[in-house]
Amino acid sequence: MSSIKEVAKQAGVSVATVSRVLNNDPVVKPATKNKVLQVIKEMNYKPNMLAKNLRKQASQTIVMVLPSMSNPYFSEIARGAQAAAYDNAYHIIIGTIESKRWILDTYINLLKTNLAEGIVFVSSSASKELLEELSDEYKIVLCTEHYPGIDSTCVTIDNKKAGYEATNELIRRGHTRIAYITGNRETSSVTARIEGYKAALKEAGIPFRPERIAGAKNSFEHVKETVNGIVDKGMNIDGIITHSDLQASFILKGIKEKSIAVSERIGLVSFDGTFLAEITNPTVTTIVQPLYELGYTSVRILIQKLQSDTDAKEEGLVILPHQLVIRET
Amino acid sequence: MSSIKEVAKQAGVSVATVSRVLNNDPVVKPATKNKVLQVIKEMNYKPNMLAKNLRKQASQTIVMVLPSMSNPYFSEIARGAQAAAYDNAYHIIIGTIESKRWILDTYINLLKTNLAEGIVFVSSSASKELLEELSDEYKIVLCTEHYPGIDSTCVTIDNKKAGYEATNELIRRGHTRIAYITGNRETSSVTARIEGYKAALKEAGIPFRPERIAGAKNSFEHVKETVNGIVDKGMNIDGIITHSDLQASFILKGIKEKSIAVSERIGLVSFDGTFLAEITNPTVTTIVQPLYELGYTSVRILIQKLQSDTDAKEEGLVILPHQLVIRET
DNA sequence: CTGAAAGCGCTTACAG
DNA sequence: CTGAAAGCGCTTACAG
Repeated sequence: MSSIKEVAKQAGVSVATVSRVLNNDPVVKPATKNKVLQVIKEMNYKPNMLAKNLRKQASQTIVMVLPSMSNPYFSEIARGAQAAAYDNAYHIIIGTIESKRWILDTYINLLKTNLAEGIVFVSSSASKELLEELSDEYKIVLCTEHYPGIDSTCVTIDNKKAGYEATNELIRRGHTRIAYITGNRETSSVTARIEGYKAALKEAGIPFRPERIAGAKNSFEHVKETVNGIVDKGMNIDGIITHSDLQASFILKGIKEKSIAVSERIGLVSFDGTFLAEITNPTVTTIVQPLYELGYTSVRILIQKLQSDTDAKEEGLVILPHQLVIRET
Repeated sequence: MSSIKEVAKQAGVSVATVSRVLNNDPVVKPATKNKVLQVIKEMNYKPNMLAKNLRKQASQTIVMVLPSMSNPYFSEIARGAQAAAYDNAYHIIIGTIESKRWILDTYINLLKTNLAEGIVFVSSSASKELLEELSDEYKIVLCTEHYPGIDSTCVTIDNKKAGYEATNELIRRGHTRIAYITGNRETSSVTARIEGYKAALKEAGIPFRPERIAGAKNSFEHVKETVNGIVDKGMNIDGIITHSDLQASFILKGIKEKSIAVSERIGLVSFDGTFLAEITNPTVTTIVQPLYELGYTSVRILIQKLQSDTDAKEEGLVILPHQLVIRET
């Protein structure tokens, strides 16, 4: 592996000059530049980015942390994130933490040891406490979930409106006893969607019953128990809204194998709009989130912050449009 | 951000000593070590890895290149890869190339500019030519697909045996007119699986008809056209083996909406064993590949190669066990 | 327009 | 057991 020194010697110039042509400094004389360029090509020289990074105190790298990768929901966000990093000539390290704090810590350490310049947390992959600790020192963007009191930019959809639309769609079809399966924890999106749900019920004059709301993880067993739990409480339900396509697919599976005690003719609307909602039988009516764009925009904004090194922590929600897509359920 | 110099001054030792403590050099006197450790803690010092990397000429980083991320097949491999990197204290950059050569090139450049030490190519994410070019200079591991004549280690399953078992399962159930939907290109796994398919047919005395074999991309339209194409050739089929769960899910979708002209009672066996095969209706009989382990093992072997800097290019196939799981199709 | 030199923050062979 | 010093491969302010 040849170094800048060898290129300089071969071209008969100083390393400073080689460095200047490498960085397209317009000050170098065209003839010199061409000579250097030719030698670089001949020697097949590639600059050592380890040295450049140290010198410039910048790694041109960001990290995106995801809760998991088994849900296509996250894959799509990651895909958009990669594209944005690529478009801005940044490297991106995508990490899935699988609910393990020590894995999260290795990614945080990338920031602390100068290997990464900024981070985007997808979904609720970081606790409020962690965000508070980090937000003074590092550039952070949140993707899909935010926390009240944390002034990092968050890229998400209008969850309240989406919750309203999902509920309204079921009401429009004549469903009145609508259960709501939320995500595992009470995140900002859960709260907002429930608000929309309540608003739609109220508007239709349907009484709100808190027993119809329950949270479930993205596993078949959890979803099954949760839905059956609602039914067991004496709640006779004729519609379900889920927090994710994955949950909806599990419900369909449970209905089919009769381990979930609801009718096949139940109304079902999910959130996300991954391809999962299209390969189930029946296909699922869903709130399509602009997942690729959520990932893309999060990274784009993070890099913008990095490049304009103003410390202005513009709090801010960036709202991307969603869409209700009606399918068979 | 405090540097090693400040720690040294504060602790009343040289930077050399601080460095030794940082690297657990047993030579430093316990008293000195404790003093330094205490100062490090007080100052909340974190070493600058950019400097360490340059000094040691090592980034402790590898890259894994995947064709895409929209198939859970790849997500699972990526998950295993991340775990292996974590367990060996390496960083891993996972990149999806989406069939775009220029994206691939950015990941290759990570190697060439010293930002990454090695690479694992998943599926056929690199051409044979590229592998030939890179294999002299860099440490490479292939995951799931290999090329004859390329002496990089490949971690995969026994595709011939798996193809045999898939075919045999359908024959056992009385199917004799079995179509084979392969992957898009003629990769090593495709070739091997077809060998197994032929072997099973031969053993059962069923004539082999090449018109029953055709390739398809992982998209609904492609799969639909491919299956219909086989039928249009006058091939009356009563069984299908697919290259992926995703293809199988598309076939079920097509059968249901009657855009694919085969009977609902067709025998269907897929490859992969992702959760997709469980959320379709009916659920799909599948060859379960140890995806997490494929990813994990590929990375583990790459790091081993990196650490034992022998140039011995041990060609070699590492075969992991698969399993036929019988479900509803 | 170009070069000599300092320096980014570490590690390590060498001397003591 | 510890420190002074060289050096990893770049960039850039400064001088000319």
